[in-house]
Amino acid sequence: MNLKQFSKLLGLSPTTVSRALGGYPEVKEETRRRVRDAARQHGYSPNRRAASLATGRAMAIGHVIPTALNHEMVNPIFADFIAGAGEVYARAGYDMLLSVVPDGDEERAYRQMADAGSVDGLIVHGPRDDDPRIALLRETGLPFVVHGRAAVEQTDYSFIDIDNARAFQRATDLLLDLGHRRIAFLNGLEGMDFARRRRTGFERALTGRSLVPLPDLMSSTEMTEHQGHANAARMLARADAPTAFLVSSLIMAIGVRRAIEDRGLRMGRDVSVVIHDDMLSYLMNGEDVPIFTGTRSSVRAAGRRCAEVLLAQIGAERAPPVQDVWECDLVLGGSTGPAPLSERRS
Amino acid sequence: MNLKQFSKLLGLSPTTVSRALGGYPEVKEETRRRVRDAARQHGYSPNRRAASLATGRAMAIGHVIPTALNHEMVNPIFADFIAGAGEVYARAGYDMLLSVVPDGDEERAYRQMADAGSVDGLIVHGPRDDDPRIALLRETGLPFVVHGRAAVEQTDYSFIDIDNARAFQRATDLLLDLGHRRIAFLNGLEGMDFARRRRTGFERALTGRSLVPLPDLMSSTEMTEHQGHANAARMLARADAPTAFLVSSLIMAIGVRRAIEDRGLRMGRDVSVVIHDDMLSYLMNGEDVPIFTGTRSSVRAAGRRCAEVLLAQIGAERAPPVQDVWECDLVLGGSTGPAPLSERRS
DNA sequence: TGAAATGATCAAAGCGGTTTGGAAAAATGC
DNA sequence: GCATTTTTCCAAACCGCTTTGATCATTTCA
Repeated sequence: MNLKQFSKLLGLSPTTVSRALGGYPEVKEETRRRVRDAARQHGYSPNRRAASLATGRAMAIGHVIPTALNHEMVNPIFADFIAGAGEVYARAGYDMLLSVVPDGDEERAYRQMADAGSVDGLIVHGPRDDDPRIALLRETGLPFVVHGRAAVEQTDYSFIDIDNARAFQRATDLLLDLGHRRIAFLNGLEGMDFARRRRTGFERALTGRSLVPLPDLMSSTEMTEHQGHANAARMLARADAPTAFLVSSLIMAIGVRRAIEDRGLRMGRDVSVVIHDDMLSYLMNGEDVPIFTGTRSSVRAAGRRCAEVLLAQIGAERAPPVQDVWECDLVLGGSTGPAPLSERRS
Repeated sequence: MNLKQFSKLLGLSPTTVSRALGGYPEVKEETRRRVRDAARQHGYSPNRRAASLATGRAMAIGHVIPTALNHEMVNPIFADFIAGAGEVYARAGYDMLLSVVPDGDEERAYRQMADAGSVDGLIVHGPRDDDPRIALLRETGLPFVVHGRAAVEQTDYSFIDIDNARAFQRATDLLLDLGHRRIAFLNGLEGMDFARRRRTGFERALTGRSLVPLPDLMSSTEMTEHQGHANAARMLARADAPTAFLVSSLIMAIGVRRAIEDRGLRMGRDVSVVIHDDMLSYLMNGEDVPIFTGTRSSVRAAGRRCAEVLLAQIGAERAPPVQDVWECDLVLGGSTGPAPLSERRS
């Protein structure tokens, strides 16, 4: 059923019907009601593509999901991020266009979405240090919002990020306050901007107390359960095993916990663990008392906010960029305790 | 840059340019090359919406992601499923349209995508018993493929599913063979078709050995770590605690393991656990020897297959429905062992 | 009562492509 | 060399909607 047929059915012109449904004031209320009812009854809905073509607005937002560097991994935070953003799009009548691409092809995917005019704006996921996508998008003129941020030229684009450096500095300080000195740090892949900032925070806390970061107790990998287990196991097997772990994700920390228990140790008593928690819906960090002590920030809320900012940006061209840097809560759970007494002197 | 401008630039007609890029044989190879090069150089790409409108094909597939029943949960398997499907779409030049909707509004979302003509086909996620969406989609005439299946009238639609009943029967048989008699079953939400089938398999194995399922040792919840922990903890606290758990998801089993270890017991020795593993990329079940014994089937592969079947269905109208039921591997890991001797008699 | 203002509806021109039915140019056959 | 076929290109008609500018009907005001 198209507009022409539908309007003939009603004995009205296409113009009037279109305006009635569009909510324009030029049409009598009674007529509008009649049109609305008929539309519902006959299942008429304006063809999206035709409407887009006519208005020049795609009414869609693009997300490019990279499948991570080597392995074919999809970052598990996407599900929640997208759920958050999706809520906002749905309310505003926007579609969400997803493009899943191998990790190198992202630029091509962005450019193609832009050139083909299939979206009105884009969300950039997982920015790297000095990410080339930002320059590219700026060039296309399409509004975009970055989840996270890139290191360079933060002046002229919108982003929503957490204060990774500060969060990890505070987390490290907590462990130091508890007397831990040999603190291992299991981070995400270097090259990702967030991982670099987190390392900065970790190192800043250590040097703040005249300690030096030990390369042997730092790793930088994909944040899987497996990597958490493998790296923690390796470190715990050392003569100078760490007494605490700072871990970049909850999933990774589950592997760390497994490694701890494999050695017959108990998390929170023998070995402390502090994490960053993205508050994923299917991996709640305990109910009352959190399982893991950690910094936390809802990635779903970030998705919502990114979407809101982007839609605002699309609505009001030439709006100044929005740059949110969210503070994380640091919440105490059951995974931390004082360093064993024998360690305190060091 | 639009077609008219671009073709003027080349001194050709829009027709010829469109055909050159579309790969039609009516245009000289040399001309085609010239057009292609110029397109790349000037960043010309046919407007997607206009092309769709003209051809009548949206070149997009719709996915409706429900945020689960009560809590605002997004099923974590979506990330991997979508990654699989996305690969196939990308290769075929299709877009993926995502709609995230609260759990009741799914029907409306499907109908709207269909009426507005924004997609050429749909994937149905998480079918329930007797799912109304299937009748609805059949009515719209839009091709669709179900991931999983609904209980009724399986004759005339395409689906990709695993043999849940058989997988869970085999898993239960394994535990029975190991001497376990008090086997707890932590399932997904009843109402979901897969959960019903899994329960059927579980019960069939028990009754096959003249045992009766104990309602106190069965739960049916969202498959989160938290639910796994809470239910396992409750059951383990009973006088007649189970010696084994059959668990519907790896994430849930992580909670079960935590509950086991909270009681000072050891998984695989004191308590056995068998899971179903969707082989999510960020939650690999160990590397060499799996952590958890379990049935398994790649949800990413299912995503790929669903997409392939759907595209084929779109290409060849009136093709017979494809109905794949995949057998799961049952892989031994470290989470299972013989029932404690004291239990064997029962 | 007639002119002006207001309200309700409509015809037609896009939006940016694809595709049909030719026409012009080049190649082929006799 | 001319008729015929093949190749290469093009003009114009759509696809289904929105929106501008105009028309017709009704109301208001002097």
